Amino acid sequence: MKRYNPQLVESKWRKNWQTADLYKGIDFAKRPKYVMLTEFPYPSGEGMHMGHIREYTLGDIIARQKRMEGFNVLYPMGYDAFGLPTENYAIKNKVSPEVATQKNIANFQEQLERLGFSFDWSRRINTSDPAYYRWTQWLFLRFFQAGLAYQQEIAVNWCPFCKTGLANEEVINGRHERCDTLVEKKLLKQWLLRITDYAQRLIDGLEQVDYLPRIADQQINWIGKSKGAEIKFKIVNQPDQFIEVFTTRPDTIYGATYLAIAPEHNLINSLIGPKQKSQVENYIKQAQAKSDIQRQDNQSKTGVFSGSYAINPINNQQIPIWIADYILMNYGTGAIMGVPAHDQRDFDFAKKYQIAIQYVIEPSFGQAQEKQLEREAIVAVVINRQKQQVLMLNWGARQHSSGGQLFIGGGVEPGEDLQACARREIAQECGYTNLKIINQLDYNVHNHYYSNVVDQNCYAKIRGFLFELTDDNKVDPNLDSGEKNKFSIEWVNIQDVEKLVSDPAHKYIYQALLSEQKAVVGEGIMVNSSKYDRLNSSQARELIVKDLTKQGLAREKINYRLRDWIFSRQHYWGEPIPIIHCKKDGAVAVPDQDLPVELPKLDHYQPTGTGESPLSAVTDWVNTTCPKCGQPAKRETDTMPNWAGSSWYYLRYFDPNNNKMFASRDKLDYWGAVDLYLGGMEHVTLHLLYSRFWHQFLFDQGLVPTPEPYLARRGQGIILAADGTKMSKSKGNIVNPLEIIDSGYGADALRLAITFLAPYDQTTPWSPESLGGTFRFLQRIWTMVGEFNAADGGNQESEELVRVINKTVKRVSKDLLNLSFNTAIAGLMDCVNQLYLIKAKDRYQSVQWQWALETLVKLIAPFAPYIAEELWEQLANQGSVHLSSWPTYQEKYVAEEKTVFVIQINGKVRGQVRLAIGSSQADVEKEALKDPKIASYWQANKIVKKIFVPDKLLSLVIKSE
RNA sequence: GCCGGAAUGGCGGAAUUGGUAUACGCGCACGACUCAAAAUCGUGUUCCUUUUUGGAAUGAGGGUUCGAUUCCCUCUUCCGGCACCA
Repeated sequence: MKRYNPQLVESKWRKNWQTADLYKGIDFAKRPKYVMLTEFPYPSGEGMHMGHIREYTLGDIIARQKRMEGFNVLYPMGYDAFGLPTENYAIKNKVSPEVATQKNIANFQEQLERLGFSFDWSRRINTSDPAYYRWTQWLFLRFFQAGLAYQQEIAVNWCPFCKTGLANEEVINGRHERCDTLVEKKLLKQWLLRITDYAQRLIDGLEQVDYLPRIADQQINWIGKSKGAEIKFKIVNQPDQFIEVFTTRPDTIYGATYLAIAPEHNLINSLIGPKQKSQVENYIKQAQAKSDIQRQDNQSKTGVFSGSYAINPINNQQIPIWIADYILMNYGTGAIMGVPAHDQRDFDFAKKYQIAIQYVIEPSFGQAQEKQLEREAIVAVVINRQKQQVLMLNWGARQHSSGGQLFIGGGVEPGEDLQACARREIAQECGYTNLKIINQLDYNVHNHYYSNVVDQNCYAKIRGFLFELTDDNKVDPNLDSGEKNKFSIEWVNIQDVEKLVSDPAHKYIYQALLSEQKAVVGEGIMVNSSKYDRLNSSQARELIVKDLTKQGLAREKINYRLRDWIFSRQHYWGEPIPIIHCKKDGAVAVPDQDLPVELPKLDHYQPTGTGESPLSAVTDWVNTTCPKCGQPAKRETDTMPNWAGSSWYYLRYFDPNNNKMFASRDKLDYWGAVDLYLGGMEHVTLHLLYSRFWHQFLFDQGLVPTPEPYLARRGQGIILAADGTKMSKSKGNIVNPLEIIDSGYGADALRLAITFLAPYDQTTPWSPESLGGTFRFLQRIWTMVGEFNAADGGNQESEELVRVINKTVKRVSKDLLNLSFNTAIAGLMDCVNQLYLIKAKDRYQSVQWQWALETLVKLIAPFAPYIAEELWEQLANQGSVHLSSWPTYQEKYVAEEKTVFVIQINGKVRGQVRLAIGSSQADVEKEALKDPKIASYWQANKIVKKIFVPDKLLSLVIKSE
């Protein structure tokens, strides 16, 4: 018997699979379809990394198993070849991007083939191929003709390193996600796609598909829907002018003490007062020079008074209009009503510029009762700075809303000053008199509770005070009879206070007093709001919008954080945008029959950095004639972003060589939507969102048959380096998959190791040692099949063998259905371990061995395709194991006859008995009593309760005295 | 700050609707084979105590239950995403 040598096995079958057409002779028409999609790679010079291998291995396992189950599986692969890294590489190495791409693709191709992925290479696509991008351009023109592609001069995110504009999604923490360069703002005329028109659809569509919840959540989050209202504020002395603000909290409108607008706001010039002119113009200049990151430095909000006033429509109050760069022009209306009392940002701004703070909502706790004692009250927190302790009253065990640990509290006497009241209560309850006021709240906290002292339901409007104890001097406490002996005074360490305080209102007051005074941002009770007083803020919110809408001063509005997709790039290596600019006819679509607009061959494709693409220098390409009027005209010189070709690539796989349409309707109808899409989490708000948008639009145009492109989407986790950090070139901890294969482990062991490591969707460190484990596992199977061939075989019957195999078939099938790949492999390992035990006993003399080993080989085929094919041949089978059918199991061989009943005493396992499935409680009890230990519990104690779970356990509750 | 996810042996990780926690693999220890090593095969391996027995343990604390890794509440830490979004 030869040793398992992956090199020999894998090269042999790689050759055979290339020459043999594996799928010839299959009647696909009779099979149900299954589209297994993994993200196609960007063919960088680096070649494949572990993440690619994980993704494509998982897809391959599913594709192969589904094929064996009788599906017509489409498992395609291609190259997403346009993009900046190739262009940068080409410039650096003085080759054309086209040549660089060809070279990189050849490298990738070889690597993919080494790993034994069952891609249908006849459908290979390349997004930079004119035969492909012809259709990317064609699809773009559909957007253009539907009015969803438009040009606008906007301040775009500009990457000074890549010298191109970027989409919002490509900016991470103010940096370009590809090169990590700080992004600047630049005013450019850009093409945009109206993805915002699909914001709601993109949210709603998620309900029809099966995405990993965190993928759907991330998309919803990114789209960022918020409900609110737009409210008009008139401008003083300009009767026809008004500023519209967007707010999600119209209920706080009585607290609006100023209005703020973005420096880019279009009404700004009409607002500047003569005195403020130079100051305001200076500020605007400064603000525009700032990058986004500088503006987001919220340590210091800045602004300037415009010189004008607005009128609050709810109460006709005049409020100042400020210009502030914390207001973003591209969200809402670029203007807000400033409510410092109830918005932390406005609060910070108002503090800095001494703008009035008006509380109109007060926090409220507990439920109002029918008969409740209503009163004004104080809560006093007394702190001992030296000892870091806080004074608390312990009212005994907390029951319902009474008792527990509280601060000092008490009712306000008629006409009494609030702070005086707090001092009086402290003296009365604890005796302390030497106190320094440190902080006090400017609003009430409403509390509904039950009072021990007066023995009834109370509703208190509480004002909070924070005192510092200056010395320990005390007077005698002076308690009334209701309070005497009901509480004890305790000094509590400051770090324990929040844990101990039992009443939510007291806790709120404590936190508000100790933190820097903050805005009240939650819901609460309306105050200082005229007729809306005493209402719930959420109710008032709706009423106020309704009332203002009636007067034509407001309307309900839903805003999305999502911005339109900036679709222009100022680079060479991308799809030319197929538009011709004509002086007379404006932007005109290149006629469909003239597509593709091919990229001209260039000698220099360096980005210009001027905001124009290098194509603009190719005058004989740029100069053309208008398709409408025939007059001289110029071509659009911007190219499409990297994400264009991948927005529809899955559709091209259905019909890759069609030169009449992007895909024929027949093929689209047959394949429909992708059944399972596996990809990286990093593309959830980029590629995944973009392609869903394209697909939804194509569906609306009647060009595709399904409303959503992907029926299910999962994301695989990242493989970290063995030290738990991200693999990166700079750290030098990258694991090269090809080196692993060549070091003697082979592709099969690598595929198994990466799959067995952890659940597929979990980020997990790579462990080189696990490779030894999976290699040994394959070797054990190899040995077993080899020895079996050497043996003569026999005619014993082994039910054990039949059972082990049947159970494994069931387990592996079920795990694969749940994408639980790692446990499926554990099941296969378990199976091999058990076969070794059986083998040791019967020395291959059982008649079922041939069948058992064949079945095992089928089960490992999706995971380790090379060795499976080799062993399939060694077991004297015709054809490919990958065309054999997935094994099935019989329930009668999976079901056990006997099972273990666990005997529990008071919830603890004290014994177990092995009895037939379906045994009665009486049988189990009888058997259990044979165990002297159990019997001793039985006799010596009184049995309170017996719980019997069929086929599982008998649990006894006994009284132990 | 907001939205997700996670926490189990020395390590990666298992555990149906709540029902024997630690499957499978790695590592480690011991043994067999060998002149020896590698490879392979076998045995053991949560911790504490112990002769058996027994006790404790799934990030921390509480709750529901005969019984909780699993359900509920509070908290801690880590990871991912978003973030001046009004």
